[in-house]
Amino acid sequence: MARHLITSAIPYINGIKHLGNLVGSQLPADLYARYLRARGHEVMFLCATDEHGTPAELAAAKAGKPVDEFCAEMWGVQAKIADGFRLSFDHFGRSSSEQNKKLTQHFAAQLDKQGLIREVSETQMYSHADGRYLPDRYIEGTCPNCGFEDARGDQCDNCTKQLDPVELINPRSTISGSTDLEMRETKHLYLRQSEMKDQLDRWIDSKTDWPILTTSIAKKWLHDGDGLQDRGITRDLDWGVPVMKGDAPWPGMEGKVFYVWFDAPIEYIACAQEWVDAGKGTDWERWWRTDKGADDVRYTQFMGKDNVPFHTLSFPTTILGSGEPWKLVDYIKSFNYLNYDGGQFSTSRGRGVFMDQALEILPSDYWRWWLLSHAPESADSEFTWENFQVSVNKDLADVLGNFASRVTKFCRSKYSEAVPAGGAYGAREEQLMSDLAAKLAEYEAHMEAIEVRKSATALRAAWALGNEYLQEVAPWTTFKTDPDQAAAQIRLALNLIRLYAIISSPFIPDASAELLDAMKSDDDAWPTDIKAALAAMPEGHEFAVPEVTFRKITDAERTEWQERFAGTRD
RNA sequence: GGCGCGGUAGCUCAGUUGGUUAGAGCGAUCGACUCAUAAUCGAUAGGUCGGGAGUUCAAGUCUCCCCCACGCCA
Repeated sequence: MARHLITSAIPYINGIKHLGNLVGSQLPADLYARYLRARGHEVMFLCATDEHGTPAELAAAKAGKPVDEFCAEMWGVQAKIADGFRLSFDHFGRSSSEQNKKLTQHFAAQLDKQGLIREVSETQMYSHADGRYLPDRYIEGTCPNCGFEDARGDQCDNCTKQLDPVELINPRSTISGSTDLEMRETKHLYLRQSEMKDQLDRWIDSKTDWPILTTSIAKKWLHDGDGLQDRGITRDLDWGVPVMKGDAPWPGMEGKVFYVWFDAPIEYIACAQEWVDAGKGTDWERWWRTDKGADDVRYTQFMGKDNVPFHTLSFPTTILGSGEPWKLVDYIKSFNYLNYDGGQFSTSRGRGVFMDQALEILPSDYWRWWLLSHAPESADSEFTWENFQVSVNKDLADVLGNFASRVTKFCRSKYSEAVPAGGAYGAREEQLMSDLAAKLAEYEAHMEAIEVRKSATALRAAWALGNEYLQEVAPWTTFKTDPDQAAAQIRLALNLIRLYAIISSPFIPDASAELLDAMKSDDDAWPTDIKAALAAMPEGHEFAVPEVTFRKITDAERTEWQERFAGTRD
């Protein structure tokens, strides 16, 4: 048994995420965590909300609430939705936690000690009305190049020339519209990632088994143009981790906070501390400190492609550069984007299905199955209602759900609601078991390699084996001449339901639990020995006929949802 | 403009280090079955593997050019 640390990219606090966000990190991470637990491994699965930065401040202001209150509220909302999707985090933390604040300040001090922090003096625009500095996109004005009046601080959308905010003519705040602005000299800390370039390069080179998407993005940032650039890790904001050198003040940095991208990944570690402080565990260091027991931990991160640079370069710089024995990631599984019906999901325009809405219209298993079996692994993939309806109806209702239905109902009508006695297994049953063992081995191999789509394909094929067997031995026909033989066939089929429930649980945990419950079995051990697993429910074992495990999505529903989610969020 | 992931049957996708007649699921057509959520099982038909050139005894699979879509960047 191995020990696995798994983290999902932490969703930003600002609003409810859409299905594309879900399938890009949290959902596949949950699949992997559930699978590993089912196989008996020790798993620590962590996620949190990413709460700092300007967007949170603005959203709070819009909601008319103090930012900390707003974040606490939104954390509750996200936690509830995550629970609705059965995301099995061992802890769902917050990047604004006290633990993360301390740890972020600690890392900054360590990096400074290692000579990896430098101070840079810059000129920025300060807004008196807003009482704050205005980062690039929070300032607009007339383009000095083409005269376009709505040029943004970082770039003119009209002539595409890149700009410095201080160059804008008649600059104004996009927050308040105020023109009472002033250029101010301000100091910031930069993380000297460029110093780590060669080390990071060798590290990435050694990861030959990582997804191409992961390594190609990392390589691009390492080698593009002048190579890896140093990155500013402080901001002139109120909402964030105050810039401190450990417990000590950082001269010249008063009133500043760390940039959200510096403290967010550190929350992966702080989250484990929160897990302990919440009374869920006793020792977080054995997961994160290689000098304190984390040597045998395998650490896997899940994320969408937009997060790859931070996880392959910035965060490793923090970890490696600290000079301390922190656990470094072993495998990064990255995902492309999920598109919605011919375009992108759009949070601002309310285009596509958001997590809360998805749960309103269908149980989480429907979404989990479709999203995972269509995960954007090799390229961007697309959600369409037609595809969703057809896939879910066919795979879940017809192939799996109906199998449980036809077997249990046949048994109830011809025998009783208990595993029937009589007959014996022959060559066809041996064949089924060996086919199943082979398919299961294939499924396990894909799961261990985190090949999500291929895992789903193998699982579905395992379900189909049951229908193929039934169709061939036709117990409804056998029953007329040899009830004992039919009993043996049904006995095997009933046991298949239990087995399917167990191996399907990483994908569809609720339905799996329902089926296992209907089979009145509390033995959910992974079937390492097919023959033994298919004998777990002996003759006479009682069961219940399950309710319709998966109902079908109707054409009317499909049409209705298609219209409902096409444009503006209600 | 630069860069990146892709462009394989109607749809969603597999195709290992180049090697016999290019695969799967869905959909379509036909057939079988009737236990079951009009479910299941089988069979068949569908592709000059984006286009062109090249390397090779042999290319979807390598090289070059071009086209298309999506994304990232300054």
